[in-house]
Amino acid sequence: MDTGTVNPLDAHLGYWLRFVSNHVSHAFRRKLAGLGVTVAEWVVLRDLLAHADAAPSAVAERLGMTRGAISKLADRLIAKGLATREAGGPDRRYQTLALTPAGRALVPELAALADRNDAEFFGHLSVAERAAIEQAMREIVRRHGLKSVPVE
Amino acid sequence: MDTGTVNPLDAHLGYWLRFVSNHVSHAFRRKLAGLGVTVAEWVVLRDLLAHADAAPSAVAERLGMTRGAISKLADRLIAKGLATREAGGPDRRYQTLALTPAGRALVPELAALADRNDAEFFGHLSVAERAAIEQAMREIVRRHGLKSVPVE
DNA sequence: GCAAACAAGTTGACAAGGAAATCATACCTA
DNA sequence: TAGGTATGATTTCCTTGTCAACTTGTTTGC
Repeated sequence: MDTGTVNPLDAHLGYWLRFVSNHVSHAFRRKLAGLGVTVAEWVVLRDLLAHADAAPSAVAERLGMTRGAISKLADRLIAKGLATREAGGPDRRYQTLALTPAGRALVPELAALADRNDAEFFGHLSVAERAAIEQAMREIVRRHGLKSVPVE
Repeated sequence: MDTGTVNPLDAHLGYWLRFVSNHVSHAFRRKLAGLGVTVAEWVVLRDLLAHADAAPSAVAERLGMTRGAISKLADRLIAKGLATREAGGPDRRYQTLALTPAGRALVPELAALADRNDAEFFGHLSVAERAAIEQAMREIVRRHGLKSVPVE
């Protein structure tokens, strides 16, 4: 089979990033599943901890998701008793999302899983190596003006 | 808002990898869409170029997807005239997937897009930087015994 | 001050992959 | 050699996200 003009997949740095990133995410997903939460839900919960009473569209903007996705995510979080949605403010189109006490209590547990997951995959790297990789990623983000938080 | 015990998302190296990886994939997806192909389809086409007359389960194994996913992907590729599925060999349970001439002609075009996409995001890095990152990723793959090719 | 444009949010149709059930075929052992 | 088991592939169901249409509410321009 002649593949002369076609680079192998693993000739691309993007391939390796996706490879590792997918596995890291997948491992994290399995950890979160033990607490009945998806990665997307975790990201929203984490955002709501930092931004109380946020408008769904603001959350969507910060997380790089559509408003429809946030709407459904909010439904799930509310069904799980982790978040609330209230009509807020004088402009009656706006809703505000916030954590319930249960949600607020859960976030640190999830954050601990995130810490542990990261340590599992990257803990063996030296501080310098980690810093170099993070710096390279930040530089790419800066150069391309990337905005959204990665969810999937 | 007290977030004292909760690390910010971007304290994790996994966050940055996912961030960049998702954007690289997304940009690639947009490029591929111009030729009517998804990322998953590209990966299968690329695999079929290297492994002619492959069994669906073998493709699934190599690509880290379920057999069901490959079955549906094959349906799509066949519908697009890029691949064929034939009963192959003496064991009549087996199917073999292969590229059509159209598929074979398309792969180099897609590969060129892949090259271009990678260059857009990582071309500014020095050879040493790229090598260091790839090496770090390979090491993680090795340590964790990771197998599947990343698709999404 | 009213119609048109705009904005926030929800909903429904669709796409895509995973898990499990199912179907067809092959193997293995009593 | 027949019945049970294992295996390849497909199908079905479920989840979850995007996109586009729609609803409701607000702002703007004449």
